[in-house]
Amino acid sequence: MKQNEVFTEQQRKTARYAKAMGHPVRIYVLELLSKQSCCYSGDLSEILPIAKSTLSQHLKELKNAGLIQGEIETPKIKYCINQQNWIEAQNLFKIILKS
Amino acid sequence: MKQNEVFTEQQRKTARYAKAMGHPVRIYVLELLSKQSCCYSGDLSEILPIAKSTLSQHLKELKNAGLIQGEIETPKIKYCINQQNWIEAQNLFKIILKS
DNA sequence: ATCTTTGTTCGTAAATTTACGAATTACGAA
DNA sequence: TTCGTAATTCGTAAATTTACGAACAAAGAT
Repeated sequence: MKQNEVFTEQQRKTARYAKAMGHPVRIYVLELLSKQSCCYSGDLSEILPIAKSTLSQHLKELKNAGLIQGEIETPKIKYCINQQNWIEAQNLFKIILKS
Repeated sequence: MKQNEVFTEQQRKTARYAKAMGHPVRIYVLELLSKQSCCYSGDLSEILPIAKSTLSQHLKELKNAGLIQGEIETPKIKYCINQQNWIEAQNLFKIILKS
């Protein structure tokens, strides 16, 4: 599929963000992080009924999509929203969902 | 995973809509349908470089997620946005993306 | 130097997604 | 009835996602 010739960069980005948001665990994390500034993986691990490794995978996905970022704060890792991309996602979704 | 006890209905719905939007083809369709009122599968088939059957699958997913609906207009099928759910998706995304 | 805490990576299995072409359905037209 | 059009469903293959526990890595504490 020759995506490049058919889909705009905007459409591909929107799909990418949407995909990253396409799981309850990841929505939960994003919602939490958008309310409070930051959190630790351990905090989430206590709340969410999934294995630590699974949570790590979800966080990795959010990181890869650019929606969150992790900062080492030994011995923990502090996760925050990636503000720049979060705003981009906001705008992209506004465009799609406007009408 | 005991989802029911941890995730709100809102979070699960948001994830469901996001997942449905998590592919460029489906974003393309949604964008088109939110601009113009409706379209036919055939129209999309001419534009998008994917097999008809694949397109059908994507449309089915959007239908299952409740974001679009199909209306028979023999011999074609007219697809439109499902306004009610589209608005719900708008609101859910606003909530998530607000901060 | 060893232990403990925190989180990631590895290995793996099951389920889902994406994609295609072929076969099928539905239905009006010839 | 047979043909043509429009779109879906079927069968299948390859890739990705989700999930788990075990093993591993990093770094401060004992």
